[in-house]
Amino acid sequence: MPVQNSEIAAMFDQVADLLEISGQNPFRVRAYRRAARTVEGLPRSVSVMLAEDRGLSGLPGIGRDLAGKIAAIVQTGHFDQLDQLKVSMPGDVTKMVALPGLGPKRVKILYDTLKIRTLDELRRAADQGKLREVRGLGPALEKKLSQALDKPVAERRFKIAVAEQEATALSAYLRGCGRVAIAGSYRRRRDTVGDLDILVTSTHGSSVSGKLAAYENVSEVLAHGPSRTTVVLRSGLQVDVRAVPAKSYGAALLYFTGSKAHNIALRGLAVKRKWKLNEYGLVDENGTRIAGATEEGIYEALAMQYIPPEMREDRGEIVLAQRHCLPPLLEIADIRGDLHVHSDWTDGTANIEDMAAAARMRGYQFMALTDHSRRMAVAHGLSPDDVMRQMRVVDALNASTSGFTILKGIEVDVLKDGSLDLPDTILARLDIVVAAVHSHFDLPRDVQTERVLRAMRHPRVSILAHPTGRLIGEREPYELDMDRITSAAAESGCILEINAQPDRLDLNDIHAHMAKLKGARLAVSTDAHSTLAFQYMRFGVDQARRAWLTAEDVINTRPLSDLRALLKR
DNA sequence: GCCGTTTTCGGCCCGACTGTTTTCAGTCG
Repeated sequence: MPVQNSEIAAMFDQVADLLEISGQNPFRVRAYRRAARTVEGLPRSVSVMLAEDRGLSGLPGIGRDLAGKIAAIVQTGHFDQLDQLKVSMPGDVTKMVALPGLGPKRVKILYDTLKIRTLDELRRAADQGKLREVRGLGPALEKKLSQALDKPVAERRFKIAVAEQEATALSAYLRGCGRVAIAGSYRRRRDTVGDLDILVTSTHGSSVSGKLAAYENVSEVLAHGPSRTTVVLRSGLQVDVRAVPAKSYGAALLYFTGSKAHNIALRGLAVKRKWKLNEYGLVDENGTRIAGATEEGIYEALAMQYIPPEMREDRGEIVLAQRHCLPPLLEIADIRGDLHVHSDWTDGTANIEDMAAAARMRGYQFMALTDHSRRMAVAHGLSPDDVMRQMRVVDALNASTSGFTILKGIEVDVLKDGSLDLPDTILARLDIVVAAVHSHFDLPRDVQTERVLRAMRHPRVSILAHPTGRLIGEREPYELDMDRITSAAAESGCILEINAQPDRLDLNDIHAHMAKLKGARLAVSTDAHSTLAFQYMRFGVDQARRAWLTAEDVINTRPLSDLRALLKR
């Protein structure tokens, strides 16, 4: 099986950790980390890029040496340098650096002085009170490590919709202190967030810190300074709040929004002009202030377009902004209808009329009714007869309304062999066929890929729903060769869905970007099972924006007449 | 290890907080 980008990134991260612990040049360490982020965020699989003989060394942070190493990994499946480092430094050292309060320097000290190389040995040393005796460490760190070892919380990320609830409540609570903005990966609209980064404009930061510490949902205060406070909420979500003066608002928002890689690249641009960019502003070599009150002012001073937060990942957006050719990203107002909607005919909670009314309330012109097919027995899937009956009901509803159309559709199950759960004669009578995998998630990669490709090539299939089947934090995506899937979408005209349910967000940003680059078209759909669920559309639009999609790339921005032409193949 | 209308060598983002110090290193974001 070809090596995945994420595996290469993980190898590079491990090498970076090990080099750092062994005291290597920190810039060399950073080069590995940067390359890891680049590979991870690539819209195409490295194996395929190499097979197509496309050089890797043009990619940001990947020069001749690392390009060669990546090629070797793809060819052999393993990374010699990493293997050697592991031999010279056995044990769990890379797990140890992940513990709070432990970094490469302290791990090295522990390794050298106490011969600690595993988490078990670390625990024993902590229990015996040996850590506090090490020079540079102390009882506070020993206690902190003991606690961290007691609850080895796997790094927990929160779905964007969950984080949004906390963020909304907390920003309302802090509003009295000054202007409040939620920054970080939340503002970049990542599908999950690790913590909340909140910015408050205030002349006296200590009152903001005090107010945050007094918030009823705070379970623990991790750090408490005059300008920056870190707490953990009862939900486990960590929150950083930073108080800044109004004249630094833009610089702080930029800094706190990230991503880190984007910030580093921007600071590099400032340094080239002998300027300095930090969270307080952009200043020239004499210390004269150039910009800082707004993000727009900073980008302008650096001679580039304003970059929307969703694009700030250092994946090529900076060069585009310098050339003033950023794509006009999709906006929620561009959406004219929803192409994946359920009713109480299967597992939805509302009847067809109410779903249609809710869609209309949002200003939509159309909605595709796509209940499940019979194979989904748990959802009371529709038989061919049921589909015929439902079509007559929809025809009657459409006849009695104007200015809004319910498209007759189905979410048809893709069976194990890639065939569909309803006869072609039925599918042919529908306006739209959405195909989806709901079973046999554990097929081998090539078998699963062939299965899905077969469904996509079926001439009646308009859209492939939630293409990878992931449930964030609950179920991994099934094994699928996304290079082939996205290529097939472009070739066949089968449209790929960005499912906007916050626990799916499937396709994800990287795969959606991959699809765009190949010329495939996408649909952003809510998969609504209730009238309220139409609200999820914005989460799907967020991911579409992270994938650099424009209204042109997304079919449900089209007027109904244009759309119909795209649904028939 | 990468990278270049400053450079193919010599730079490489920047500041806050903590716990340990007795002026600062390490960690973190």
